[in-house]
Amino acid sequence: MKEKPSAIVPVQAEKKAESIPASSRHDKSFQPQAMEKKWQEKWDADQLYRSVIDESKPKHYALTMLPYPSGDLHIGHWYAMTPSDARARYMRMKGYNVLFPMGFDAFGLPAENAAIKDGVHPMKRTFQNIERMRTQMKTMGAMFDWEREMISAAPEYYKWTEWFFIQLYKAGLAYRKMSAVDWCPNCNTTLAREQVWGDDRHCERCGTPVIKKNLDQWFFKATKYADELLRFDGIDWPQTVKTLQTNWIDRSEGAEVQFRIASNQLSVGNEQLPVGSEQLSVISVFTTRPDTLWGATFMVFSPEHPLVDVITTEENKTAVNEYKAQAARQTEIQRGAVDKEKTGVFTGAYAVNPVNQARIPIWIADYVMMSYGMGAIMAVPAHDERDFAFAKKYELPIVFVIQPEVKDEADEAEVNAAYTGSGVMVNSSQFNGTKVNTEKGRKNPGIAKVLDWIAEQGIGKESVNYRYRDWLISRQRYWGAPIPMIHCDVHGWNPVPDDQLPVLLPEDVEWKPTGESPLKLHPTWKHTTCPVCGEAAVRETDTMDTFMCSSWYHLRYLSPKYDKAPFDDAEYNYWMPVDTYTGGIEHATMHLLYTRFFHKALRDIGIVEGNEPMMQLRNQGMVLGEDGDKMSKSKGNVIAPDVLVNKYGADTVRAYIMFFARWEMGAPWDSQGIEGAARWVRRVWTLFTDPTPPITATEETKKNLRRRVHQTLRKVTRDFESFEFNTIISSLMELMNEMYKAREAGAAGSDVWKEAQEIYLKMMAPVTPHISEELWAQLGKPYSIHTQPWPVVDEAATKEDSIEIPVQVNGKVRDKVIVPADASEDEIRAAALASEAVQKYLEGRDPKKVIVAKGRLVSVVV
RNA sequence: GCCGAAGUGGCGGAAUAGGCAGACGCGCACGACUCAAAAUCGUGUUCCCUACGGGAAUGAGGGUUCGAUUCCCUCCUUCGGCACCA
Repeated sequence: MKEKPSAIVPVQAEKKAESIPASSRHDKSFQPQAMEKKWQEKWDADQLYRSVIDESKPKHYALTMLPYPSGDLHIGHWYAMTPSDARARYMRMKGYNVLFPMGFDAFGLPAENAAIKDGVHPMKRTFQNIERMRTQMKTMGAMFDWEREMISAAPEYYKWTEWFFIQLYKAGLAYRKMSAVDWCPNCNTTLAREQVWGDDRHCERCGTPVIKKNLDQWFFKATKYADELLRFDGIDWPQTVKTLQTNWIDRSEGAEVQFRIASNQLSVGNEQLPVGSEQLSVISVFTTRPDTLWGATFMVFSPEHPLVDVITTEENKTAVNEYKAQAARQTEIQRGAVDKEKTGVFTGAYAVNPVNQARIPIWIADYVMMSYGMGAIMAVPAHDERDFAFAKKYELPIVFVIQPEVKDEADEAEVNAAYTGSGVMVNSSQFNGTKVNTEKGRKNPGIAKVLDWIAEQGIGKESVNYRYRDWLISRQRYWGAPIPMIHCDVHGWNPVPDDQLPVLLPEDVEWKPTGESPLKLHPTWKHTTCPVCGEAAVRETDTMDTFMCSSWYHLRYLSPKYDKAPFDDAEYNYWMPVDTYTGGIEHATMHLLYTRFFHKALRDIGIVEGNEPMMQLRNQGMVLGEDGDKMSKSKGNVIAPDVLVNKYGADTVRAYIMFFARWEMGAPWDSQGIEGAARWVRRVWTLFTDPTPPITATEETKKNLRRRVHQTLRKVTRDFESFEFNTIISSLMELMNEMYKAREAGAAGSDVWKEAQEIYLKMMAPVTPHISEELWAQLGKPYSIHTQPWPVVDEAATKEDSIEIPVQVNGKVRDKVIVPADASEDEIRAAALASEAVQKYLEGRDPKKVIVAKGRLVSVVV
C-alpha cells in the first residue's frame, strides 16, 4: 500500500498548480477570458439581445428574480441566473421572441444602515454598487436586455410605486389603522407578518427577535383576496410553493356565535363605559366546532381583550390586573410555548350559552391570543385538549356532547382526555343522535345541521377565519419609496395629487444612530399643503415596504423609460404574462404571495388583465459552502464568481453550476469538481480544433455516431423543457466521449461528423454561449449561433438496429442476449431460452413462466 | 403536534412507463508520456467472500409483483414551513 504523502508535498503541489493559469496549461490556443470578452463586446455592439415586439413570433417572457445591489455578485446569483439564462436562450432557439430582463431591487435597509455608519448617502452607495454588479453580471455572458433595466430606487421608477399606492388607496384597498404590530428593534422599523420568521419570531432580514408595538400604520387589504389566493388555477407552480402559501393563509371553516354577557355582572360600579360598550352585552367568538356548543361550559378571553376591564367585577380586579401585567411581560415566544402549563384567572363575569341558556363563567388566559379570531373563545373542555387541561386545573365543569360510537372508549375518554374523534351528538337537545365525523365545515353532517339552526335562531352564522393578515406596508425608514399621503387636521388623509408625483426623497439628510427615520427629523420635508384646502399639512414620513417595489417590477421591464404610465400598453399586450419565473423558494410567502395579491388588486382596479402574473414558476436551491454550511463572510466559506471566471472563464463556471447539483435542490460547492467542467470545455475545444485525420470510418461507425447524436438531442431537448440542467451537461459529456471514439475510428470530416459538430454546438450554445459562438465561427457558419433554430430530432436515426436484452432467472440477471431491435416476442423468448447460462440455471427443468418485456428484459421463472 | 421535501458508492448525482442500480463527473489507484512533477491520454474503481465464480446492497422493516430506487403500509433520520389557531 502506498503511504499518503507527507504534509509538505501537497502544499508544494498546490502552490505549483496555482501558479500556472489553468487555461494555458496545455493548449495555448484556448484562451477563454480573451475569447469571452471578444464575443461579449460583439454581441453588445450588435444588440444581439435586444428584445423588441415582433408579432410574427410567439413571445416568451422569461424572468429571474432581481438582485439587491449589495455590491458584489455572489455565486448564488450565478446559480440562480445562468441556468435561467440557458433556458431563455433555449427558448429563443426554439423560435420564441424572448424577453429576459434584469434590474435592481435597490431600496432597502443595508444601504441606510451603512450610511448611519459612514455617512455615505444610500443613493450614492446604491448606484455605485449597481455599476459594479452590472459589470460583474456582464461577465456571465447572459442574454439580458440591458436596455430594459429598471432600478427600483430611481425616481422614474418609484414615482409609479407611489402612483400604485394611490390607486390601491382610491380603490379602498389601502387603509390606516392603529394596531399591535411587529417591530424589529435592530432595523428600527415595523415588519409585515410574513417578514417575521421562526420559533423565536425573528426579523427575516437581520435575525433579531421582534417585539410588539402599538402603532398607526398603513395596510393593504390582502385578506380580501385570501380565498382567491388559495386557488392556483391555470398556473404551473411547484406544489411546495402552493402548499406553503396555502398553509400561510390557513383558511378554517366554522361559525361565529354570539354569547350574551349576563347583565347583572356587567361593569359593576363603573359609571364611564368605554367606546363600543353599548354592544357589550353580546360577544362573538369563532369556533370550528359549532356542533359542540352544548358542551361550552366557560369562556376564555385573551388578557389583552379590550372588554376585559369592562366585564371584570370589583372583587376580581386585583387578580385580573396582576395576570394581565404578567402576560404583558412575557414575550410571544414564552406565551406560545406549547408545553407550557395553562394559567388564567376568573373575571367574575358570566356569559349565557345561547343554545341552552346556561350561565357560564368568563376567564382570561394567555393561551387565547388576541391576534387570532375574535381574541375570545367558547371553551369546550370535553372536546378540546387545551380547554380540557384548563378545566381540569381550575375544576371547571366538563360536559361531553359527542359520544364515540363504541361505548367502552367513551368511558375511558371521559376520565383522561378530551374526545376529538367522530361519534354522535348527546346532551344537545334536538340534535341528540346526529352523526359527527372529523371533517371541518359543512362536510361534517353535525356541523352542517347546527350551522343552519344557529342562523335560523339568529345566534350565529357560518364563518371563515384566516391566519392571513393584511399586508403592513409602513416602514419607519428613509431608504424606500415615500408613502404619498398628506395629513391635514381638517381633511384627514389625502393622496398627493398625480401632478406632484413623485414625492422625492430629500437628499440633504443627517444620519443619526437614533433609530428614527431621517424623513421625520428633516426640518422642512414633511411640511406641505393639504390637497383639499391648501392649508398647511404634513406628509406621511414612513416609506413603503420594499416588497411593494418588487410586486410590480416585471411590469416596468416592459417599458422602463415610459413616462405616461407605469408601463406602455402595447408592450404589455405583447409580453405579459410572465411565462417562466425563476427564483428562490424563500420568497414563497413573501414576494411570491405579495405579487399575486398585487396583480389581483390591479386587475380589479382595471390596470392589468388576467388572474395571475406568472404562469410557470421554478425554484432553484442554494449553493452551500464547501463545508456544507450556508455561505457567509463570517464563516469564510464564500465562493467568489469573479475569481472563478478569471481562472476558468465564464463558460466553465456556467457549465459547472448547471452540472454539479439538481438545480432545485442545490448542493455544497466543490472546488475540485469544477475541474471536471473545465476539462469538458477544453476537450470540446480540442475536439473541434485538432487537425482532422483522413476519413476511414465504416458506414456502421458513422451510423452509430449519428444515432447517438440524435438520441442526445432528444434527451437534451427534453431536459431543457423540464429544467433538468445537470443531465443536459452529462449527456453532452457522453456524446463528446463518443465523438472522440468516432474520431479515433476515422469518422472526423465525414458528413455525419459535420452534422454532429453542428448539432453539438447548438446544444451547447445555451449553456456555454462563448465557446459555442467561437467554434461555430471557426466552422465557417453564419453569425450568430444564438439566432440559429434549435435542431430537430431525426427519429428514424435514433432507432437501434439490435438491442441487448438482459435475461433474468428467478429475478437475477444471468445473461444478456443480442436480438434485432424489431424482434418479436417469440423470437426474444427463443433467444433467451437458447442462452447457455440460462440453460445452466434451468438444470433441465421446464420454466414455469417466461415473461417478455418487449425491448427491455426477459424474466424466466423456474 | 400538524403540513411538506429528501434519504442511492468515499463525494455531487443518474436511472422516460415497475424491467441490467450506480450514467456523467469529482476523488482515488495503476499505466503511458517525462530526468522528475504538473498537465494530458489510457485502464480500473458499490461492498463482501479462498475473487474462476458467487453473494449482498438504493435510510429500516413489511406488502403487492415474475421483477420495486420507482407502487402500498409501518417506522427512523435530516431539512423546511406552521403552531396553545379556537
